[in-house]
Amino acid sequence: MSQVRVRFAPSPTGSFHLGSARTALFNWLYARHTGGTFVLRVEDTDKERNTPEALDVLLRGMRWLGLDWDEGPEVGGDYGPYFQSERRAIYDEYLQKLWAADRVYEKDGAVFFRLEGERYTEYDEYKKAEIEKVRAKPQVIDDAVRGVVERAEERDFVIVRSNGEPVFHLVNVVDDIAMGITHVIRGEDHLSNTTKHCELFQAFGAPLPKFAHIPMILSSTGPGKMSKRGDGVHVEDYERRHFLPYGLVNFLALLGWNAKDDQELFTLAELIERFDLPGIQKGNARFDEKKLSHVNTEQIRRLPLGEFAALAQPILEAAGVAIDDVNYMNAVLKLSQEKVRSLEELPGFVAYFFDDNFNFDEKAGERIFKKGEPLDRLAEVKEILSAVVDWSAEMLDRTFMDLASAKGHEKPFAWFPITRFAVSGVSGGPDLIPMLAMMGKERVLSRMEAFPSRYTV
RNA sequence: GUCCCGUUCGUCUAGCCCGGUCAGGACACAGGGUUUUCAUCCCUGCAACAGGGGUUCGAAUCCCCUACGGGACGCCA
Repeated sequence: MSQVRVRFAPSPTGSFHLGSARTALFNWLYARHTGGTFVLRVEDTDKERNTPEALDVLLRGMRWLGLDWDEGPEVGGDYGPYFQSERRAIYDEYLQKLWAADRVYEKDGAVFFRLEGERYTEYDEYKKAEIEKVRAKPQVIDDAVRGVVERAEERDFVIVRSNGEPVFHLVNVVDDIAMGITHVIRGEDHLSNTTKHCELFQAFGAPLPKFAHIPMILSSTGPGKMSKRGDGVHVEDYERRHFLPYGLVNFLALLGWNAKDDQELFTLAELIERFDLPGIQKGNARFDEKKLSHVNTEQIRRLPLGEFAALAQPILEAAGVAIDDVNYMNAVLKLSQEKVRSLEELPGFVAYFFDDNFNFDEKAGERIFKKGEPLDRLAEVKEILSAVVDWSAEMLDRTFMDLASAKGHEKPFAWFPITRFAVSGVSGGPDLIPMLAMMGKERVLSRMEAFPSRYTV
């Protein structure tokens, strides 16, 4: 079997929509799965909308997601150029073939593709006009997702505008032929266009690629496709919110595809290994950010500590967390990785580790001071902790146990809330004993020392 | 309006091709447990075959109709 060649052919608009990203991902995964080639072709024929900035958003988004292309902008390839705006000569050349075969004609300055079949006129309810139609032979599309789809195109269509610019249908097909594309994986919104494309492939005497029309992603709120505006629908939004690129990738893969068993979390290698066209869903999917967050959290937990730290450090620094000891930071991150739900909330989750002037959570304080004599308890803890020489988790654990039994308690839990609050200002976080061990004796004791003056009920 | 595609828990989905399972999993939600913890983790629960006709001993699975959803019908891509 010949090598698979797939392409992602976006039109840069200034943002990278999640729906486009998923189309890119499915193409990329299929290429990687089959050992084929992933082509990035920029459909920038609409001069109004396409700017260098828009292209940059797109390329940056692709790289951020890890969707590297084998041919395309900045990497080149044997089938270039990869910008449609630079392929004009090729379109003209193909257009000549259609003229020679008498499959096109000019009308109102535009070039129309001529369908073959009996012609008739009919009043069209949609166009609100009497128009010419053609009884063309239905095109039979053997779609990898939908099976056999039959549809006839019933009107000649424009392939070159009166201003001389070739239209999407033409350039798309010409490029797919010229670039040797074997599989066209794209959104279902193109299924109806496919009959036009088949007509063109045939007029050029080119074999049809294998089509795979993937379901749409619907808005989680309103009706219709996922909105083109607003936050939460663009790749850039998730990059800004410090989502893990692979968390988004894993989630996107699940939107319209599944592995046919119960596995949902994959390593990249597993995803590439298991992805295939038959696993693609027919029905449209609705975007659910809660599930995205869940997948993102799970992927964060699976990160090797080194990678987690490499991602976390710049985020912490950008949030104003002063890191002067990398070993200490790594220790903090090690304790936090399994507890935190996103990189976005990480700075808030760990800030107190790095700043002795941390804030106190009002509600947590109120709860703690509602019962007992927390200040007395804190004094007791401070006293026994200052005597600890071997500042290890094991020793601290034993020290707290000793305190508890000396006071007639079975467990030292009664001393925990105020201890945590005094050294962190909050009521939750990593497990207390390992956390104290990691913070070090000096920091813990000085924070407990400062507590009564820093916090007043 | 015409044509095309689709329809299983609130959401993502398995099962459908090759009829027979308490219709399975995940997210969310609810309750319980663990925990110093409005974190994590564990357990339990909730909850679906769009409707109607067939075919069949038996249908989520096959056929037909209806409804609903999505898409296309641009000299946008």
